[in-house]
Amino acid sequence: MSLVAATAAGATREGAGVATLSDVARRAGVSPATASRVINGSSKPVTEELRERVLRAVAELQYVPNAHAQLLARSHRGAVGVIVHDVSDPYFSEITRGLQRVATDQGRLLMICNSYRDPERELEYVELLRGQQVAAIVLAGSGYHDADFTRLLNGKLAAYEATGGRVAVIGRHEHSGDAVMPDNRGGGELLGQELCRLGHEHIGVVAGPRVLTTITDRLTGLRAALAEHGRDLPEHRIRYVDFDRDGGAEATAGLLDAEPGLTAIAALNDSMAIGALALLRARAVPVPQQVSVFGFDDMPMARDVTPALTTVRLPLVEMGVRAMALALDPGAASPRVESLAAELIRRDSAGPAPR
Amino acid sequence: MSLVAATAAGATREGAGVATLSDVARRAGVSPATASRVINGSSKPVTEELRERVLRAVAELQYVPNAHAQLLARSHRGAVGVIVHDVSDPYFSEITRGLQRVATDQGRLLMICNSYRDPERELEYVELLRGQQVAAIVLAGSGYHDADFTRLLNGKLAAYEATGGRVAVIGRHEHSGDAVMPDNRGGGELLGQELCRLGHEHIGVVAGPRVLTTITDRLTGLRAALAEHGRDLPEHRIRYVDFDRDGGAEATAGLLDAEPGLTAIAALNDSMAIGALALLRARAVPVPQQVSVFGFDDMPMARDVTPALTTVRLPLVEMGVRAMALALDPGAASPRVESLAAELIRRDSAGPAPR
DNA sequence: ACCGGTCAGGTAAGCGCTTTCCTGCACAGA
DNA sequence: TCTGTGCAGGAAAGCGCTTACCTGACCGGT
Repeated sequence: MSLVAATAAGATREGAGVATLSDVARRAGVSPATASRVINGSSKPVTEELRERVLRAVAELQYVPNAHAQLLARSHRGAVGVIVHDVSDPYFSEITRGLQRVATDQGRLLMICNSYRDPERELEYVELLRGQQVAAIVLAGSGYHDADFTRLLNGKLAAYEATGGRVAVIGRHEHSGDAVMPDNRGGGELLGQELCRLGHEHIGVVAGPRVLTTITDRLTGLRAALAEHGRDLPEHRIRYVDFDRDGGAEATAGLLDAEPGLTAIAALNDSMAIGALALLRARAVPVPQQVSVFGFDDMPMARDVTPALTTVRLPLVEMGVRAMALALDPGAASPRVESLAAELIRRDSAGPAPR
Repeated sequence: MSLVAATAAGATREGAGVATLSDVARRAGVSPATASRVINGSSKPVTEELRERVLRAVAELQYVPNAHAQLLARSHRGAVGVIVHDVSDPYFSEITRGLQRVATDQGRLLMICNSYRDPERELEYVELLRGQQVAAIVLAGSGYHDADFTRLLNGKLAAYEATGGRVAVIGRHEHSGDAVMPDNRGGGELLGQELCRLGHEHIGVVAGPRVLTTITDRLTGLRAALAEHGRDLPEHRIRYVDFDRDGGAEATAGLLDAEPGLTAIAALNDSMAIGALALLRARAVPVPQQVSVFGFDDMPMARDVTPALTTVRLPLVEMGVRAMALALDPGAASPRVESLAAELIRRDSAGPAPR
């Protein structure tokens, strides 16, 4: 035991065992208070000589303040937390880019958490961020059709807000606070109108998980537009699959096998549309001559696939910017909701229905 | 003044002003120690009745422990930090996925920082992570040809390691600790060999920023392979541009304008290759009939562009996995270096040189 | 009836920092 | 020479939590 202790002491001797503020103070021959003041550039004046001694000690010891201790002492709340489904998904990369921009401009640190579309994990992250004393939480990404979960989440958010935390959500109508809402329904309508304009009658829809409100919103818009033109959208022409490339390919295969006569595939996000494109290419189905493909979101990749994807653009970066602005601005008491319009982007993957 | 104080007190009254452990303890009629014990499931036994009282108080107050206070008290070092150039770049998304996986398996929280290829910011993040008391720091992404910076960074990392922190780097030979090294040079050779095999003589290279060691390594390999076949690579056929899609398009345009007879464009990453593809398409240059295009990295998108990209694959996810494993395993004292081989992936964007 | 052993629970000492408040000094004015 | 003013620097009180250590009640054994 004493051997161990001795060894440890030996190791700790010079350097190891992180240098603390009082180490610095001792080395500089000043009080911790003074050391703290020069290190943080406090408004309180310190003689040039002492300042230098402290700075030298800091350099020599490679001192870095313990952020946790600082936060505890200051109770400052500098960072802001972000919960997204998955940053490596371009949809969220773009949103995050917008969030980042504003946060960085305001000198805030961003903590990004991936929920991987797991409501449970989302709840956990709210707690975690709360524990980290973040100044605000931004929740990005579709909500869930799950009343229990929604209530639980709202409860947690409310508790956080009650203690002075700020909350902003992106694309979730279930939460009652500040929100920026992309017009998913409107985007769906745009899609439906284009489909009709091009004369498509036999339309397969590649939808994501049914439990996401984003999906049902887009679907609702699409349905409405089709209905206006006297077309309906039978349930068997909708496939609910994973929200990614492979899901898109799988759904397209299924759709085509069931109804070879389809002239259009409307995917409810770009990743799935790209999967659809890949499958059609594999089957040597000419796009858009035989089958048109539509995406949704307009992620950067959409213009680089071949044929370039016709899709509904959502101003992703802008959504991030707005959300962070809301989150960081205590502003009006009333919950603010900013709606952002969708826009149809015509490229090469969609054309008139073959006769 | 007193008015302000009164108002504040009023606001703080019930709830606001985050509930603390002692609030919980008071409400449950126990000591903070007991409250802490039941909340953290300490090994010390607590009567069922008290336990329940505490738990109820926690629920009623929506109590969430202050993570900073906990960390300070425990001096635990749970989280691990990651510094990458940009998570929204697929190259890093993939690596990060690997890092995540291992970290999550070991119950570690990941803090991800984007340096946006700014050495200055990289330095700052090392300090920041150190201040956060992370257990390890993983540095991913090319190093820089900049001796001053390298020395500075090494100094900071050494200081961190001296206090018990662990460091692992991905693809940086400048740091002397544990590392996982993708074989950039070997990948460059693979590329060069394929180029020769296909009979290309007039080759344009779309390179990223010259200051990145990754670029020079790939270039060195490429040059070596070409030299072996008696071909050289004149400097004017290399364009150093931004490491992204637009850079790739721009460089390709320049290259083609200067030498219309080029039969191959070798881009030193996939994003730039995709930019090259886009430009060629815009100019209606058939790929690969007239010009072959090669990428590097094999990011997921590479198979979805048209024509699908011939590229050099790096095991990105695996790199992340290995790096995190090294970072979390104190292991052997000697610095461990794991090398990961590159692999040529033949797709449709490259073909024999036209005669 | 007394003593040692158990054991639930409380007390208090930090963790590393910030910041308020106080001290002691130097100087100016009378 | 004495008091008042200003000001640099230090002492110490927390920030919210964990945990080593202490206390006191209760048990069985002699």
